[in-house]
Amino acid sequence: MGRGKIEVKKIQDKKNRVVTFCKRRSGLMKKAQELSVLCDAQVGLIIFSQTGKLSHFSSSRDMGEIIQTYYECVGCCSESPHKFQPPYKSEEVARLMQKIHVEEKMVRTLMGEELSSLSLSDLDQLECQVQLGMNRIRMRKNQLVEDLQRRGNELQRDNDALHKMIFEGGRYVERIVKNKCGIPSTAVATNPWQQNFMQPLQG
Amino acid sequence: MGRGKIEVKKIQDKKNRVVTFCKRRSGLMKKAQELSVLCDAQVGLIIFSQTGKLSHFSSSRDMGEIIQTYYECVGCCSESPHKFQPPYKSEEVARLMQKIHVEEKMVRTLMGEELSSLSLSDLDQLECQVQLGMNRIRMRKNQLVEDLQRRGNELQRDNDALHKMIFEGGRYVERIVKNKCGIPSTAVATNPWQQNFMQPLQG
DNA sequence: ACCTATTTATAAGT
DNA sequence: TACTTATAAATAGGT
Repeated sequence: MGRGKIEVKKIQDKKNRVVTFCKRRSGLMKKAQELSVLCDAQVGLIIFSQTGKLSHFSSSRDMGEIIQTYYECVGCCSESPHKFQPPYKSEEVARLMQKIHVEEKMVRTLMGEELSSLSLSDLDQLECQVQLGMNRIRMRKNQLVEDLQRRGNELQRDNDALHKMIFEGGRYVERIVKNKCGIPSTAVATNPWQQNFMQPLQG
Repeated sequence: MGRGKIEVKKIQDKKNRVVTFCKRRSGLMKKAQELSVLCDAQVGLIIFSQTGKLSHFSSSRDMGEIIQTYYECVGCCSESPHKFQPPYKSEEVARLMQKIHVEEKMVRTLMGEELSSLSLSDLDQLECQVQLGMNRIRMRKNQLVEDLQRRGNELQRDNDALHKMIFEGGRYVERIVKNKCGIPSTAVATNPWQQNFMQPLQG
């Protein structure tokens, strides 16, 4: 519904995603409220934005009531209606383990350790993906190397300046010692120790 | 949205109310799902019909996760007069989720999506690993391509043999027809149809 | 369940 | 962020 049709998949452009989230969230809330009023239904709606911001709607005075009823319905508490267990705990564990297997397989696939089930076009796609990752890694490396070089140059400049200062400071002391007559009147102005140092580098 | 506009208030006609409930419920579920996908949001939706029938949708595998997060956000005791405790994740679940996070991070690292915490030597090592994976992927691709070529060659040979057999079979029939004297005594021995075919290829 | 005129939601643009 | 508008989507009433 809009100027164009869109596919139902994650919106890549972040700004657009946020705008769409705001619009659709309010649309969803409105429809939830309408459903509860029109049809006298109990509706609970919880929404977390990608940044974790909570929005919620509940038709009854309090969401807890709906959640409580929900848990009563989905099971597990026929024995003790007032003491809820985490629902489907073993199923949840099974699901998590399943997800772990999927992720582990993904890692093995990316490392080229488990390719036997892939078709030629799967492999092409995988190669592209890995190549993309490789490019990113190399870009990051180059960036770090450049940073190191820049830092090295800065340190070198600093060092040179320090050496020069030490040298000139030595000559200044020599002059004082040689004159054996205390600090000459011009010394304060020409004291190289009073030159501004480059500040020490951070990090 | 419909043939006529309706007020947002309880629909009095029961049949109409039920029909509208069904339609709008499915619309609401669809939009909840779309929001979660399009905007990468966590959405939990609980609906009870007037007769108490439950329908629910959650973007994560488990509504409990969303409810838990909800309670973490709103504070469970302030809103729930019945001292409802949200389901606590067991240590095992927490451990599994931790492992999932580790695996997911590994995948992102291999894809070059999360490199900021890596040192130069980490990156070197990662690059080697990815290069190794890439080599394996390319070897596997080459292998598949070679297999395809070999199979193509075999099929071609087979085809040639079959063409030849069909041609010779035709000439054999021609001879029989031309002689108009039944099957010559030598025909049995020279019947090309009795030659051994190459067996059909597997797969 | 299906149909479709109409309302509503909203994508893209400002 | 709010407004506009063309268009897609939802759906009210009917079959």
